Parts: sequence; structure tokens; C-alpha cells
Amino acid sequence: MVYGQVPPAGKGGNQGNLLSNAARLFREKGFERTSLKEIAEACNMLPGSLYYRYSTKEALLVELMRRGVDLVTAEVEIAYACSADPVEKLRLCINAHLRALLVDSDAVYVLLFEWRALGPEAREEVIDLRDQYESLWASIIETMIAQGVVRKNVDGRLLRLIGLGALNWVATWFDPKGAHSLDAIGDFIWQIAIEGVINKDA
Amino acid sequence: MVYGQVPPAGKGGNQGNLLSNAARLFREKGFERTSLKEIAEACNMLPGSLYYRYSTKEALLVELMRRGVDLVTAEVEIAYACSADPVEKLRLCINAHLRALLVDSDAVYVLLFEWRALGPEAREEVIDLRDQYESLWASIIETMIAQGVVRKNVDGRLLRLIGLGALNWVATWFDPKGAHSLDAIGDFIWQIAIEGVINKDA
DNA sequence: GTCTATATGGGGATAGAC
DNA sequence: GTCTATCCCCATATAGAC
Repeated sequence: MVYGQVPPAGKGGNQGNLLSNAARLFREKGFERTSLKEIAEACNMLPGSLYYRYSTKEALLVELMRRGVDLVTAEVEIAYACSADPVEKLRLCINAHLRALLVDSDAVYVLLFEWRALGPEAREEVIDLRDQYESLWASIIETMIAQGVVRKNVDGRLLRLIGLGALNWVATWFDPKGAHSLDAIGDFIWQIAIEGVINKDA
Repeated sequence: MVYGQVPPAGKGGNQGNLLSNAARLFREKGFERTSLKEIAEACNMLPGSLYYRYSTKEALLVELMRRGVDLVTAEVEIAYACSADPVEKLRLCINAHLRALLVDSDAVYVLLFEWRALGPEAREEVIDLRDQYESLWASIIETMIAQGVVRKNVDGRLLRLIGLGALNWVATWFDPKGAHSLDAIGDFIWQIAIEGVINKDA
């Protein structure tokens, strides 16, 4: 069931504009601290007009999150197909996730950090979508374990949760003008996953 | 400057109760979605009464966050002193951080996940406090690098940010009734830091 | 599709009694 | 210290004109 969506969704227009404006504002200020008035202003419209597209503010958020899942899923799937080497696949997928979260779209950030704003019904849908995305990572990791690339005694589920956590938290501190490029950060995380940080010669 | 604090803070009373009720609610529902009415109800009081203790809702949040920083700092400092072995120190500190965040107090969670609710002034104070805590981790890591325990070519700042990210994100999915105890999760993260997950025999 | 105008409710906050 | 009473604002959402 598709929560809160307006039936035929009109003829398409510049909905994308509305969603990306909303995504940017939700990311910058958070969902509750962003009013429909602000979103409307960003689109050169008036608050009431938004209800032609979305039945509630929450429905707008849910639609945004759907786009976020679709986007990050697509990016990681493409990255996965870009190499035959399993360890290199991992590196590419890590960087794809970071790029989707921090460069390509505000929707992925909103998806990951604003789900607590959802009521029970919408929350269920979004958690399902997020789980679908995470199952992509689950299969990436399980494949690596099956191939013997990752040690068999490593818990795949824990590895996925911890790894995605390390990636997601980057969104709280990353500075595009900072010392490290996003790819450098992704490669760093990949490096830790491969061999840790301890000096074995000591 | 101590933002928003009520001057002499009265004679102590059961402020801790108020703060822990607020912390629990902020953690469960988020800051904006928790009304002063709800907090007051949890304390068997009425909304207006809260203003005797805190000049604004935000000041209450800030005080909560101060407690959160103090608590997690103390826990990690104690853990650090509990072993002489640097690698074991790291394990203990990881688990101390997780315990502070997920068992000992809701304030640490609120500190880490609700800082976006703060206005510019309060935000500056809280970010300073958080930076003080992170400098504790910075010195733990720098010491390990100086001792040659961590490879010298590893960027200490990145390691701290990524590591704390992996730890903090655990708060979004940890289930006390789940398959892994908190210590098991901490040890897993520690294990990755030490040697990664890749099978070198393959 | 967007605007005008407005209903409605709840939120944080205040003043002063007790 | 807590309660009573209440103010004021702003947010979401609606109805109907254009």
C-alpha cells in the first residue's frame, strides 16, 4: 500500500523541483523545523498550493524518502557491476554509497536521519524500503564470505550494520572543503575493512 | 558563557528526575515532537512549572547534553585507566562509549542525535563540549600511533571520526533482546580495527 | 494548478496566586 | 516550588475562487 500518495499525481510538471527544494530544507534544518511556508517560498508558491501534490506534509517526506532509496540503490548496483574483483567491488560500493548520501542527493540524507519524524504507518513503509536497500549490502557481503574473501567466522549482519554506520555517520561531519575528498574517506574505510589499523611488526 | 541557565538553580531537589524524564522522551520521540506538557506529565507536574527550573525548552535540552558529555567522558576515562595494554585499553574504551550511549543514559543519545534542534548560540556551546570529548579519543589514538601500535601512516583524525561513527550508529539499530550483546558488538568493532575482515590465506 | 482566505489546534511561554 | 489561567504565535490543513 502506498501511504498518503495523491492518486494520479497530475501530469508531472516540476514536482522534482518541489521535492528537491523540500529535501534540501529538510536536510539543512530538519523536518519539523521546516514549515510548508518555507518550502512553498523556495518553489515560488504559496503554502496551500502544495496540497495539490501531497495530501500531507508527511506524505511529501515519504515520497522524498522513496526517491532516496531508489537513488542509493541504483548507484550501488551500478558500482557493483563495474569490477569483477570482489575487493574492488567493495571499494566501489562504499564510495557509491557515500556519493549518493553526500553529493548526489539530499533525499538519502533525509531518508537516513529523519525517519523518526514519520508516524507508525509511514515508518513501516520506509523501514521496509530501507531494509530492501540493506539486503543489497547483505548479499554483497554474503557473496564475499562465500567466496572466502571475507573470513568465514565474521558475522555478515554485524559487518553490514557496522560498516553502513561508519559510512552514514560521515554525513554528520563531512566538509567538501576539508582535508579529505569523499573518495579518500571511502578508501580509508575500505582499507580498515581489509586490514585494520594495527601495526603487526611491533 | 553558560547559555540559558537559571541563575542559582535552587536547592537541587529532584532536578535529576526532570532531566531523565525529558531525556527519555527526547530519545523516544525527538525534541520537537515532545511537548513541555508531556515532560511535565512524566514528572507529575504542569507545563508552567518547568519554567522555574529552565528558562526555555532549549535550555533544558542544553543542560541535558552537558550531562551527557560529562557522563560519556567519565566512563571512557575510567575504562582507559583499567588496563596497561594499549590494545586492551582501546577495547575497553569502545565498550565504555557504547555502554554510555545505550545503557547508562538517554542523555548521550540526545547529545549525539538532537543537536540540530539547537539554535546557533546553544549549538556552539554543545559542539565545543562534544569536541572536548572527542579530543579524549584523539589523544587515545595519537598515543597508539606514537607507541607504534597503530601504523604510522594511518590518519588519526579520520580513524577517530570513522570509529566513533561506527559506534554511534549502533544506537539506531541496537536491540537489547537481539542476538548480540553490546559488549559483543564492541568487541566486533575492535576486532575489525585490529585486523579487518579479509581472509589473507585466500 | 495556483491563489485567497481562513479554520483549527497546539505549542512555548508569562504573570501572579498560593 | 508548583499551580492557575491565559496570551500569542505559527503550523498544518481546508474550501472554494480563478
